[in-house]
Amino acid sequence: MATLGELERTVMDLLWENPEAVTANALRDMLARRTHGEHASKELAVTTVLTVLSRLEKKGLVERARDTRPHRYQAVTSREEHTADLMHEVLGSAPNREAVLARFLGSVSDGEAATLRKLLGHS
Amino acid sequence: MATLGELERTVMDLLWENPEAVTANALRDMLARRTHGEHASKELAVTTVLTVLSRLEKKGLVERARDTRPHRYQAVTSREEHTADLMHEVLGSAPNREAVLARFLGSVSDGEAATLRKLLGHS
DNA sequence: TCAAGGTTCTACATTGCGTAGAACCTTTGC
DNA sequence: GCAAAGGTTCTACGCAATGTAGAACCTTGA
Repeated sequence: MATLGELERTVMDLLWENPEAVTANALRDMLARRTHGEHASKELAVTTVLTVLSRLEKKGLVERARDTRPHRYQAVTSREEHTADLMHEVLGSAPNREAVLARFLGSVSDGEAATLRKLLGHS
Repeated sequence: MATLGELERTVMDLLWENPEAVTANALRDMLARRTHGEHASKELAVTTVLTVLSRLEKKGLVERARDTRPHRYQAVTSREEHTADLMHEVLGSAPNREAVLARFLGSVSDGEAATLRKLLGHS
């Protein structure tokens, strides 16, 4: 339930980069540019985009405005929130969470460790 | 590459609970007990277990001793290490890691936050 | 050397994802 | 009011991963 396919991920990336809700057609265009660096190419069928969007909607990652005529789509949560949720999902399935967190911290960069300290506040 | 199937995950759980290397047959028995609460039932074919073990080996999660006759299998990394690796994998695919970490910390229990502070040391 | 037990090969069903045609519904320009 | 243009849903196919296991092949002990 957590894993997205390649296209699904790309679509999510585009939605995350675009705060406003977009249409399937707009997404199709963005995808064409994104995937094949500028020069128009390999446009996917709109139905393909729509299928993917429906699946993402079913997964709870995308929200669709059904009231406007060309439906408009947007990500339900921010990319950061989603990623953090995924991390919690991974962590949640572990018996000894603290041991996992310890190892996790072990391979975090110094700069990030500093940030974490700041975020956690002083004891 | 990160996602495991249901059976694969169960097998990994058993291997993680058992420090010593075990045979496919032993695993088959453990699976029977685990999956259907005690009373012997639904034993999987040994070949099924072997297939799963081979796949897990290919994924680098399981190590197999080929020198002993009934081959013996064991997890390559601890469950904690594996989980931490997964968390890093999830985090790695994000542009603004610090923002993700911030949100992640936001939903960590107080006790765990305290542990994290300790692990990070005081600024 | 041969039977018992272990391993590898091959295979099939199911499910998720990429992909899109065909059919169906809406809107809009006349 | 109606037909064409455009949008949405249904259905479907191919491919890869996973659960499952039979058939064939290899090893070893009696």
